[in-house]
Amino acid sequence: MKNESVVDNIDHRILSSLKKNSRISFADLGRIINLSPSAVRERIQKMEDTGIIKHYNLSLDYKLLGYTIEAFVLVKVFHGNLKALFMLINKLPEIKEAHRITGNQNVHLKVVLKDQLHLQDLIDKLMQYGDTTTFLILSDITPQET
Amino acid sequence: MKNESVVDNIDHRILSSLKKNSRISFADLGRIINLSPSAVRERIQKMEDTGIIKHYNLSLDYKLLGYTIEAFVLVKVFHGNLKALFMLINKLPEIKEAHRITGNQNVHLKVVLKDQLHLQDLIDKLMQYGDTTTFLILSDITPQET
DNA sequence: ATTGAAACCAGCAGGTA
DNA sequence: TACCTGCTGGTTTCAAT
Repeated sequence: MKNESVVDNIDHRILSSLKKNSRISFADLGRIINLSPSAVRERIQKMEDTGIIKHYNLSLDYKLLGYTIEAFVLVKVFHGNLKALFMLINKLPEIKEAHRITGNQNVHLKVVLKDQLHLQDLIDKLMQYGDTTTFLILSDITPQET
Repeated sequence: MKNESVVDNIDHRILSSLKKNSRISFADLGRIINLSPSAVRERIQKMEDTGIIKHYNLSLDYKLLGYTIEAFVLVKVFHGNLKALFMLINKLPEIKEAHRITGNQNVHLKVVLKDQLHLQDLIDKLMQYGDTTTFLILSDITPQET
């Protein structure tokens, strides 16, 4: 019997496996959690339909792809410039993540860049819409099991 | 002929498709980029082996899973407390991402929390190792095609 | 990079409790 | 509703080219 929560223990175990490797087959997943492939498939389908699972994505080593700089950029947007900044954000492929946040700054960006000149170009563009604060990323210390 | 870069145009198209849906089959990928499934598989295998592809992961809607707060937390670590903080970070499942950064603060965290009390507990723990600054996430405005 | 063959899996229908 | 089995066509994998 399933409890009344949106996801039960079995769903959590499915999500945990998919976090480790989102390309795992339904059959392998079923072997791990002791369920038939069909049952696994149905549970995953449901989580996709309800929106719990948003996306199956990929993490890349940007250093190996020739991008030497990764950074967080905070923007304290000038009054009335938020919409224009959103439009800029949508045009810049170097911006990998963007969030509206509370606090003295309004927008938080994660960016991936070829070199310092590329960073300078980006900051020049962002400066038109607000004051920027840049933190270069030195290393990723994210725990493995999240 | 392949150029001298670590990845050529075909690899880029493969990565682009995998970013959209990392569960796509080699066969479907082959149909998209006009290559046999085996060739696709070998290219992906190579990118996994070289480390360009780090991980196949999953993005979840944490709101639907009962986590009402997402936030960035910056920590200005007290002198000599960095290692101890790293150990704490590894023990806290609410920390989804962690990076060392340049600037006045030394560590950047992305966290997912049940409620305000949960946030308070986390800040209390982090405070032992440094001064914290918290930005609540209001909304995700990440562009679709990154 | 491709082909071909064996093993394997996804997807679906039909069935159980 | 949640799960299962069994079937069919498609997919993965590997060796040979």
